[in-house]
Amino acid sequence: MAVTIKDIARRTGKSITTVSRALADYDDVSPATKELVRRVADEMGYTPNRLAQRLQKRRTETIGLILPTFGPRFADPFFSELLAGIGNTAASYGYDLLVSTQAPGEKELETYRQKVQGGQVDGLIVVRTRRHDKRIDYLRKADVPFAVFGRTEDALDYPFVDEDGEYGMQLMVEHLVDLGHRRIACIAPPPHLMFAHYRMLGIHKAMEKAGLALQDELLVVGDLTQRGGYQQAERLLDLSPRPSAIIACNDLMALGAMSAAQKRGLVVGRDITITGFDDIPMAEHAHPPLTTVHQPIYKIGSMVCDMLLQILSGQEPEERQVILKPKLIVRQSSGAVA
Amino acid sequence: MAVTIKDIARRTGKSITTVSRALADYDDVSPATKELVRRVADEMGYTPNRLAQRLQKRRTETIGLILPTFGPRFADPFFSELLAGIGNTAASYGYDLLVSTQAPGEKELETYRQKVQGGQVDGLIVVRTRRHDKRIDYLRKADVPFAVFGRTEDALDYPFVDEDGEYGMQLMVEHLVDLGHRRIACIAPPPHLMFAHYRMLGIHKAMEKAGLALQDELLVVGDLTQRGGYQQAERLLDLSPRPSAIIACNDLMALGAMSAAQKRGLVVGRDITITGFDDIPMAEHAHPPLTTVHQPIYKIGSMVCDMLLQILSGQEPEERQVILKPKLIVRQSSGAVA
DNA sequence: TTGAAAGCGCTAACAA
DNA sequence: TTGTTAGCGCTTTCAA
Repeated sequence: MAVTIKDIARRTGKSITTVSRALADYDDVSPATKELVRRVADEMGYTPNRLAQRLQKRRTETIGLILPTFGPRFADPFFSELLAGIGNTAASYGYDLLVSTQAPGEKELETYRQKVQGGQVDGLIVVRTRRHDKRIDYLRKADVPFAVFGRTEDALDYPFVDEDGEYGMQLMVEHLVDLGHRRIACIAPPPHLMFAHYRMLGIHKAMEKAGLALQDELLVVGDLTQRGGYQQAERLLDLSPRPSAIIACNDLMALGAMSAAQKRGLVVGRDITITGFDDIPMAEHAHPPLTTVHQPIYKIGSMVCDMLLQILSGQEPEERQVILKPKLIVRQSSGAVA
Repeated sequence: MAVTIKDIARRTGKSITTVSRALADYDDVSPATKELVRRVADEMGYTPNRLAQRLQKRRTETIGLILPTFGPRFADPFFSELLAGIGNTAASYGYDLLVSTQAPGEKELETYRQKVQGGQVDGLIVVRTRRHDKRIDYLRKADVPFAVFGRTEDALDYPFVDEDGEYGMQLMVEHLVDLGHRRIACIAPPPHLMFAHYRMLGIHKAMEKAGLALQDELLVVGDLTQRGGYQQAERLLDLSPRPSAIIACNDLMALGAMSAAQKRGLVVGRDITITGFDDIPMAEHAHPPLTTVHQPIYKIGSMVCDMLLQILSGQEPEERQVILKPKLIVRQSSGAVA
């Protein structure tokens, strides 16, 4: 079927070794031979069998990414952009990207183990860290190269890129307080996620600093989807007095919350303030445009991938633990309290 | 490093052949031996080296997906859901998914060739077909198993799943005509995409049937993003008289168009009707909720993957060319003409 | 029921 | 500068 190095050897009358080395551009092959081998290889439409190369070199030149999907409607623009960042970077270094989808839970670690022990990947990228993350425990123990988007509670010494969610939320709360908001509600992410911890910490700290407290009744937890934001916002909007501002901990939930408010005839940005986090493209084009905290998600994907690639090439990454300072993006979904 | 079949052989005192066969559950291995081998394998934490298995079996058990990304802000919820459908299905059959990102153009075919000839994948899934699609020409000529989401103009005999965009748009136009709309505008997709062809065909046919015509000034082309929808909608809204309805050919552009209208103080669904296509989760939670045509994208991903898997297993797929009938989803972004 | 041996396509140490 | 040989980890004839 496929043309192999053997076919080229036969055709050129050289040994397979010579062919292999000619193709790899070794110094100890005569220019004439190189020339010949290359021409014939070209003519025959030769492409090296990567599997064989990899088996021999014991390097897969593949990095693994296991996407934590929940349910079938996994339509998170956040992840597709992250994927683009990772994928493009990997490709630019000649690496392949092996993507698995796997809901968090029992079988999750098994999937990681399989990819690693099965020699399918040289390293892994971990995303959406949990407060205490077994995936990271496993990868450390198994001594597998990996890089992470996000931190964990134990502050272990592994390479990661993260965004300073605490700082981002502080900016956000300060912004709202400046606008005169006092009765501030929050739609939090599932608390086992590490980014939830930082974002909530930022909110609590900043509110305290402003002499406020996040009241229990004003704190609800959403599932990060638009639907979740919608549902939780309804609960908050039922309260009386109503909160004057709702901080949703990601844009998707904020967008859902905006719908809930608008359905009740409220004008977002005037009657109620709603804010997000992430700055997905949709945020800019929402109506009204969403006040949020920018997270350079494509760049983060690219950086994490770069980091892993550096580790795989045996170098120490220039920066091993990066925490990006986010920017507050003020748009029209936040306004002065009525 | 990793435990190999050889280690198990040494430990059990059996030959590597026997170990291999015991693990593969061959009939001609004694129960006692099987038992022993399995226990030891377990104890030693053995995981088969997939690369070696694959090289030997000359099957990669991997399917390739090459995502046509444009620019860095590739945040299309459509693709992440498709990916989930493909990924979950592949995983359920023990197949891996190799994802590459590659902008359409020169290097695109090279990427396909590499994956195929390099023996990295057993088959490929092609998405977002063009009217005349070189990727499909190549895969046919190279005799590589593949399955496609979308059709092409040449109506070649390859396996695909597609949605009847023509029919979907007919439903949409009828709906608008019923609501009294006559001055209907359209934000079309880039015309080289095949789904653009079908959707536009549906629009033209249905309008003709209603005794209308899509006027040149009411037809603009967008880039499928929200920003693109926004920009093109601005052009349409500048016209006078303004169109009473705008059909955006995908939801993302419709969402952008809604923002543009709302920015001008128009109430969508009352002052102007805006519709989409795809029914991404966001459509339901937009404000107002978006009238659109439902496309079961997760299911399509799953079906295409299934189809490819059946081909790879040597079966003829039950259905080789599937065209799904879409449903019109009427929500509040469409209303009677003022 | 088991094992020896060949080979998947490739690379690399070594010898010529 | 080139070729011989071994081997990556596995599966699978074939013979015992």
